[in-house]
Amino acid sequence: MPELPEVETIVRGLEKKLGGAIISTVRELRDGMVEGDRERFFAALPGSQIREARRRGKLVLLSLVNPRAKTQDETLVFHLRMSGALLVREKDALPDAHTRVIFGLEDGRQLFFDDVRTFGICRLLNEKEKETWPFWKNLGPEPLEISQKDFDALFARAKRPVKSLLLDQTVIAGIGNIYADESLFRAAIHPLSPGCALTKPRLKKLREAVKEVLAEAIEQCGSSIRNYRDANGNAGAFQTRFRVYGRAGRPCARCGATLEGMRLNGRSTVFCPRCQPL
DNA sequence: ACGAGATCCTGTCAGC
DNA sequence: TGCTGACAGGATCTCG
Repeated sequence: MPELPEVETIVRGLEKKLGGAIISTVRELRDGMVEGDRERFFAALPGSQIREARRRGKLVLLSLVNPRAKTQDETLVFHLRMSGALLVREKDALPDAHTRVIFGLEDGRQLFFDDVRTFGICRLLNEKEKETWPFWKNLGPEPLEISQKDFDALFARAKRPVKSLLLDQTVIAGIGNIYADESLFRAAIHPLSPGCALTKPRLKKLREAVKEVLAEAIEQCGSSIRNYRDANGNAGAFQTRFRVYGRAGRPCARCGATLEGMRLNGRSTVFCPRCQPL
């Protein structure tokens, strides 16, 4: 499930491989993957050149220019959700059962948008839609860039559990279930602690833990559980560093107490009852 | 208004 | 062996 570090890894791969490439064809193999103005999507993409690959939260952004059309510049956006993958394939590569959208490139290569569970979406985004697409408009700040002061303000008046806040993309962008649990463990904060109950020193610890976990995971090219792969089809390595995620019932690496599992907002949540007291 | 729960989807795995 | 149900969970929708 691509979260910020996985998306960052994918984007770095795409930037290397796709910078300057021109899209010639688009084929949606399964309905519902293309969101927003579908008509514009299929009309505007052929002939568009990919200028750069970027990331915002968990979104993959490919900035496009179309020298032939007189339309404004667009951004091709992907949200990979649970099981999406973006794979650069050679000319004669064939789609498999989970390939949902195929972007043919002028040089013959293909960009496959694969997604087993089909929760992922892609869409075009122009300046106007940046004001009207709620997910984009309401997306919170980047955790690797936010100042401590702004970070503190996200939690100061919020009564909700700190983990709910970390997972809320309108509060802070890019953190998912894995890195929320791992960050809270490193900061020694109970997932149910209300945001407003966190003191300044604990918020400082939390921001540092979030940044540290994300940076380490990016260094390891993300975590591969189930089917995550980057643009080259490679797996990440951070899953070997998990201290709590997926480890309920096993001993805490720090203190030896049995890690506890619970459900929060329908998500599996693992924490150490001794290291992360409420 | 806020928050909890259901929903979308498919593959995997445990248990009978 | 083969079936069934639980589970994985990001974002959105519905309901209390």
